[in-house]
Amino acid sequence: MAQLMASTNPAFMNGVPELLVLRLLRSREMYGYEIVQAIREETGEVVNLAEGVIYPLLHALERGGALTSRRTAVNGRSRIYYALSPRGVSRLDELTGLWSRLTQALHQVIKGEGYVPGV
Amino acid sequence: MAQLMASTNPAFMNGVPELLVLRLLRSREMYGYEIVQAIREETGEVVNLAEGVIYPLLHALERGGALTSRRTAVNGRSRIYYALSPRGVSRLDELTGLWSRLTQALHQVIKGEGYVPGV
DNA sequence: GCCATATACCTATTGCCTATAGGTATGATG
DNA sequence: CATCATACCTATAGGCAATAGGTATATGGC
Repeated sequence: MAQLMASTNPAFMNGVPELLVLRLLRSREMYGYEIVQAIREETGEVVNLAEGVIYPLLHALERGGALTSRRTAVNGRSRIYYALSPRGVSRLDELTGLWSRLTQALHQVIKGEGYVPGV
Repeated sequence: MAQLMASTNPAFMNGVPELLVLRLLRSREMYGYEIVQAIREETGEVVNLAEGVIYPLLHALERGGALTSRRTAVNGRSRIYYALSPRGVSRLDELTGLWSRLTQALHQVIKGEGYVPGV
């Protein structure tokens, strides 16, 4: 579709990796490689984010103060566990709210029922 | 949030303008300026896409064969009405399916394990 | 002992698509 | 006769996902 529909930037994925990572870390501490697989499994293969997406994102979130990290050796291998900070929690709430409002708004348009003002 | 949370590329908007434009044009022929306002109104002000987003998108969609256009004068002003082509219909179906699968997958992850969103 | 696979981390580069910030021109309102 | 609404337009910036590499250790098969 011309410039649209690229190989990179597939439709609707903007912000989704961040939301998923934050949401997964809300339940428990996890490490990068584990997060990659958890996203694939918990979305039923619908979302499949490579390590090249997740690792830079984890670093950016940590730099931004949303995550803290802890390095440990498990079975002779090094793992870096990430945990949500209070700031990460509020960012998650923010993104969840945005996502919720957007999906509701789009649902209304897609379903073809006009906007119902008021409430 | 560091590199995240930019002024441009706000979360979750990737692909949304295209989906909205195609969906609106499914009901009837519309012109650009009208689409801009329809998006604002029908999403209940949740989505507000400026003309600088919509016009280039309409041009790209027409170039890609998803839309056809028709120029008319109304009240001494020039309007360009756009209509969905068969290709635009299948593109809309494709995007709608993608959107549906993504929202369902995310819903599952977001609501999982009784997460109570912050007030 | 060796080699493929799984685990576990990493970075550099590409490029789409949204957002911003302008611009032109006509009709209507006060 | 100026301001606002209508109606079109383009150029530029930049964030974020995707790709495609890379390093290194453990494990199981042959």
